[in-house]
Amino acid sequence: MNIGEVSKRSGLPAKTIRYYEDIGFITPRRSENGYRDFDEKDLHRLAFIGRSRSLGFTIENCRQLLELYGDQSRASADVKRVAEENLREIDAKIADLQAMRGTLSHLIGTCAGDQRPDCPILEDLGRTRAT
Amino acid sequence: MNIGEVSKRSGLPAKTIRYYEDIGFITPRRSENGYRDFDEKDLHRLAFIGRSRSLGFTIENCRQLLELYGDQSRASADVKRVAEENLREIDAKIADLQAMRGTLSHLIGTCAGDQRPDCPILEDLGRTRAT
DNA sequence: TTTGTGCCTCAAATTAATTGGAAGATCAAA
DNA sequence: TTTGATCTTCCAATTAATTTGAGGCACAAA
Repeated sequence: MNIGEVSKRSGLPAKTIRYYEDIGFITPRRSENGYRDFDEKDLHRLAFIGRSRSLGFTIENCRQLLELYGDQSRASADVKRVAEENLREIDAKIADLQAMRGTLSHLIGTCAGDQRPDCPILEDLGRTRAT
Repeated sequence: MNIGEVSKRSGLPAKTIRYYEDIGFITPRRSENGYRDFDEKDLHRLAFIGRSRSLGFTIENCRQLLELYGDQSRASADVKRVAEENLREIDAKIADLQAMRGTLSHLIGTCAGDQRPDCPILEDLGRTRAT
């Protein structure tokens, strides 16, 4: 699979895909002509990275997550701990998004028309997190 | 409320808070001595921005969301449309996170101990999105 | 009244993550 | 066989979002 198709299917620019190869996220085979030759697994990894990035995970977060998910990931006593940390992080993100979602759908429901009555901020949306 | 306390309660560095004032997210009053004097509403906005940023929303996304949530938001025919767009975006993020969550908790459940058996990638995790 | 901590401004520097562009090879179709 | 799209590398530039640092005022406690 050439870079153009991978780009289309993953939603990532070709430039970005080459960059992700540079930093070691994928290592696609090369065809006789020197073109990169991606397989489905490469595509999956790229799609995963693309999504993770858009969810606010950094490149380094992605690296860790891929290591965690990957079958390469060496047996290690702290894999579970790392996984649990990431799980907590993900749960916090989901909770935040659900709060935003609630407010927004309330907004849409209440102010259904083209007139805009007062739709106050739901207080808990900007509430500071319990520490 | 001084910037130090707001920083502590919002989790944002004071520098960042000043920057957010620069770009118009908040307009705290000033005390006699020239110090910024934040109120609870400022704090809420800052906390909201902090969370949104960590969820992968850009500064411009935040601006739009705040406008949407804010009671300042002028009556407008397309408020609903914008809100719905944002809602879809949020739902997509939630779905992605839940997929990640599922895989990760499966990983934790299956590979419970300190030994690491083979925990294959759940195929649907890196699946490319329906287009 | 000193001493340390917190606040101020302003301009410049940094960081992470791409993205752009030049120069050139390859491919696919007319 | 030329023409246009797609690929290659390499190095530099850009973009978004902070963060740093210098120089200085304010405040609270010893």
